Amino acid sequence: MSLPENVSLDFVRSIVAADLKSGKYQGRVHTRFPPEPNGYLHIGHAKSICLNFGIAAENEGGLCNLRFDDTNPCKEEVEYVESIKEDVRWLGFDWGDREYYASDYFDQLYEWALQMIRDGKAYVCDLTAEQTREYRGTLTAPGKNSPYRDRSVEENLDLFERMHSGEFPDGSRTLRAKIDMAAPNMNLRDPVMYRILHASHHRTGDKWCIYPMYDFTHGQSDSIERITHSICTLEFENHRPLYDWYIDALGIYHPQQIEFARLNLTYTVMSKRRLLELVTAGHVRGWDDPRMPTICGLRRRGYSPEAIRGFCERIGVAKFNSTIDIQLLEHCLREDLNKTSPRVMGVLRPLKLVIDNYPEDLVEQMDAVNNPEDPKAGTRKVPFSRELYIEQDDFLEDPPKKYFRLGPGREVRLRYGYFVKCTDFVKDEATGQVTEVHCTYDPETRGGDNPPDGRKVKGTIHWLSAAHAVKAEVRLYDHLCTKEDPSDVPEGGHFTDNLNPKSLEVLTECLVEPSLASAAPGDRFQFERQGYFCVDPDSTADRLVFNRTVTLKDTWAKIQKRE
RNA sequence: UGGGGAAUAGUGUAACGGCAGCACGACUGACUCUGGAUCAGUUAGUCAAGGUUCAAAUCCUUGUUCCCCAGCCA
Repeated sequence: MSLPENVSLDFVRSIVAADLKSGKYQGRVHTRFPPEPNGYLHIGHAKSICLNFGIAAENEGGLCNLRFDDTNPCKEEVEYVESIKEDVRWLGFDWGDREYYASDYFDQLYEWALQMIRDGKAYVCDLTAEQTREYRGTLTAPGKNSPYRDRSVEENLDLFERMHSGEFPDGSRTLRAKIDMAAPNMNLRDPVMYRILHASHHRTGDKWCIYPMYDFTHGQSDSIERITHSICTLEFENHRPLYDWYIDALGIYHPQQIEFARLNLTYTVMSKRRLLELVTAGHVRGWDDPRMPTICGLRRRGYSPEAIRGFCERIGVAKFNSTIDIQLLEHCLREDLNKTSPRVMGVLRPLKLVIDNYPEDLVEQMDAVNNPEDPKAGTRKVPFSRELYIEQDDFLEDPPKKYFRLGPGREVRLRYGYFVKCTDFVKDEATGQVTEVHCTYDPETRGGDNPPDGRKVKGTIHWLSAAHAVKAEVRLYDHLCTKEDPSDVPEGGHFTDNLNPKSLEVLTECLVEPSLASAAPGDRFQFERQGYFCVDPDSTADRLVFNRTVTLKDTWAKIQKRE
């Protein structure tokens, strides 16, 4: 894969291209995607994955590692490691045999800590967490030196070794870098390098009771892996001087860190903290709830990897802290699904339609096109008979002028069926609900063709043969939140106040074509005129469950909204 | 009030001293056996004020607004 010459590159790719040209890394391009295994991946991570793996793939010989930044045993679990691997793979990326863990480097990191102590660049500090905070100063006031800052190398070596051997309780001591307590960059005010944590690690077990901080791990991990471009999000910009300091202090290979803005989307939340809260508080049914912006949620919802990748390409990469309109994501989704999804008919809210002049026991097999965007997809047969179901929305007792569907005396085309003209309808006087529509058909319009008399109809509606349709449950989803920015709450409010109570609607009396009886979880379809649907893993042998991935663009709904 | 970043149509994103372009959205219209898709068109922008220059989104000065940093989280 390579990039065309004259297209404009985002600022990260421009830097990579410039480095390639200047020979800064001898023509190497080596990136990495470095998740912490403490949660599920979401679409924001997809942006980073596409960037890192994308840049590697676009450059001859380019590589991208998958590295788990697992320096905090209290929060990390194998379950997350597995889900992350599955999601990255599903998105279409391959890290070959380069699956690394920061925990693989714990021995090396320990050696480096020792080296820094010997060089007088690190010391063991006995301050409590609270004292450490007090000594750090504030954004505007410098901090004070720790009283333990000037311990001898021997004492530091001894204490650190004893921290390592488990002699001290959690939180009693830390190893700190000796930098500058008056530094305007808070990260440089003698940052903690190691803390005592008597906790089992998901990979190293009980081997360690001291764990390196992320800041003392990340830059060196990149260095060990000979990463050329260490791409991360904006909040780590302030940490770059510290990574540089460690790498210079250690005199090791120096990757180049480049920061870009993380992804924000309207009508949803993206932080791990909030997503976790949605799951634990039961606002959604799990990490893979189709309303979640997690990769597994989007997958279950029916998103394709292609759609997500296309989206990530379009949003670009920059340093401006932006929020992307979720409609762009939906556009990319429809763009892909339109090309790839087989068409099928499904009736969400059934209304019986009886064709009074159609033979009682006749069943015709009508030809239907599987995908007008893809001639190779072929055709299928759909059974047609006297009693059908149509969509409740497709009949109006007293239709307005611009309504093209069925109403008393009106004629429409039944897709791939016949022209039918409404002659009568039955209404439940108690509820006011129309329960049955009667019509006659024109035998000269078989297959839905225009009749020889040149008569035309404005509307075409979908239908299902009552005797042949298969029952299904359909779950309709809407935006997770009611506000573009869910954190926009009055004083004392919480983002959950903006959760959309109608984000899920379950319809249990839906009907689909008999051809769908054998559909398997994950299969995607377009229900004509309605949207894209995907078979949910909750489906069983006798009960199909569909998720509505996204609706089709709906001009009529727009007209109605305007009134 | 310290330090680090960032500001271009409604939303994103290009233009790297030389015609402010593209995408999404919105709005028209054409076409259509999906009110889908497709096609054509319209809409709308350089944070502000000065300065340099034949020429400034771009360079300089001053200001404004927004984001990040005071975890023994990442």
